Amino acid sequence: MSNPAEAAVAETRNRLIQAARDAFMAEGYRASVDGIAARAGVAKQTLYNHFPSKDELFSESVGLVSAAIVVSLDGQTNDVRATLLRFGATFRLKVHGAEGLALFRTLMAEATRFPTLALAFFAKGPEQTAARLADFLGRAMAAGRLRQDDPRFAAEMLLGMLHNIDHFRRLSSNTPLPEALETARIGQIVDCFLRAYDTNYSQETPCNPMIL
Amino acid sequence: MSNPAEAAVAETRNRLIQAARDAFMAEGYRASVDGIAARAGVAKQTLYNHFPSKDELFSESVGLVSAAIVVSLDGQTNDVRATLLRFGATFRLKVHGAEGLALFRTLMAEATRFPTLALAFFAKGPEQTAARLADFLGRAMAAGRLRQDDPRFAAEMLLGMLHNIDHFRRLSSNTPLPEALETARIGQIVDCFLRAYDTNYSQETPCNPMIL
DNA sequence: CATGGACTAGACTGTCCAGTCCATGCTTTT
DNA sequence: AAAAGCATGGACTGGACAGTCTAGTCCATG
Repeated sequence: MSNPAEAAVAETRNRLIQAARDAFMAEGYRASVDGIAARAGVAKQTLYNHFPSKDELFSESVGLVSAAIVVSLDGQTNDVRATLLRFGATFRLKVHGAEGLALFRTLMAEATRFPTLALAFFAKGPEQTAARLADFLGRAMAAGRLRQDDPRFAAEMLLGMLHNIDHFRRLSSNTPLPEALETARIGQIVDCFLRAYDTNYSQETPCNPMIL
Repeated sequence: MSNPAEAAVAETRNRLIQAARDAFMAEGYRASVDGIAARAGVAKQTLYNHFPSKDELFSESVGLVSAAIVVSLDGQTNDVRATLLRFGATFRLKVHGAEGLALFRTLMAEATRFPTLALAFFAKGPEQTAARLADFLGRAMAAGRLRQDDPRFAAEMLLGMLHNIDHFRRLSSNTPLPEALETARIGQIVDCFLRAYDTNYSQETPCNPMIL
């Protein structure tokens, strides 16, 4: 039982997974095994010593990518709006970011061929995020900061609003919104959401027209 | 100039495009040229008489799929809620339907390799739909049925809410919501939207918890 | 020194597939 | 009747690629 040897093997494996993930994200399942081996700086046979097939390598490397948004939603519900703004910014950064889009693309393209993989991703990613957000909103409702309602439904609405047509837009053309507009938009969205869910709803916080 | 001959040629072409569309929707760009020709009941050479390359065939056949939701949003704004309910139902039927998902998948998978195609689709599809909905909402606002606000932004919010996490869900596992739940959900969503945008906002139309 | 395990380089097999070529037949135009 | 144009089917080329195989290197431990 040799510790250093084991460590070396594990490291090779990690390099492989890393390379595979990068390649699959960039090129989809199209990425060639030879290319992945080369990218990892490893002989093709070594790859096949670690993984029985390309499919297996795909599942394992892509499956490791976690996509849950773990912004601090666990704290107090004193300032709901501020928390939601922070959450929205992180969410959109991750979901509309280059890696997020790449992951989404490759995964959705192969969803029919790797159904369990797609399901696992869904459970770890969007599902998890929705659950956390719902938990936060539920606590805010209990504390009287938001009107009583189904927190899970509310969470899904907010996520949908954040997600939005912008996801399509980013998926088609790869140009992101300039940062100033992006934060403004998040603010508008959160305010719009709060107009439907805040207890002290006021007409004084309208969704300002965008500076477009 | 032979009318019947021209018609026959055009018909062959149409059969090819049809077959290509079906194949690409089902299998993505992976679909083989031989398979498409066979599906169209045509020799491979004939295919190449009509289209110079597989790429071209892909662009042309997929590009023809229109995705705009053309529900009657042009009429009166008497009953906003009813119109939005109808719109929501059509929208979700199309976007979460089998063909909608297939189109979305193939297109997004190849978006990086066919950027102009993706942009064209975006312009004809989501963009167009958002514009129409915004137009309707704008008229409802002008008629005093909805609060004054940016109609385009409002449209995007409603679309986001309709789109939702359900799109992910459908994309991963292919099981649709049972019809009763589906219509209930659309109702909830529209009510939630109206709570943020209706002029005679009332606490009496809450988003009822889903029967899940 | 010997053994064994991990790695390398690259040749090799079999398959799949886009795109070409060709010999033939049918229909329309001139 | 001849020429032109579209279609057929099937053979063929060239290249990409998953996966295997072989011969040999490096390095640790006993």
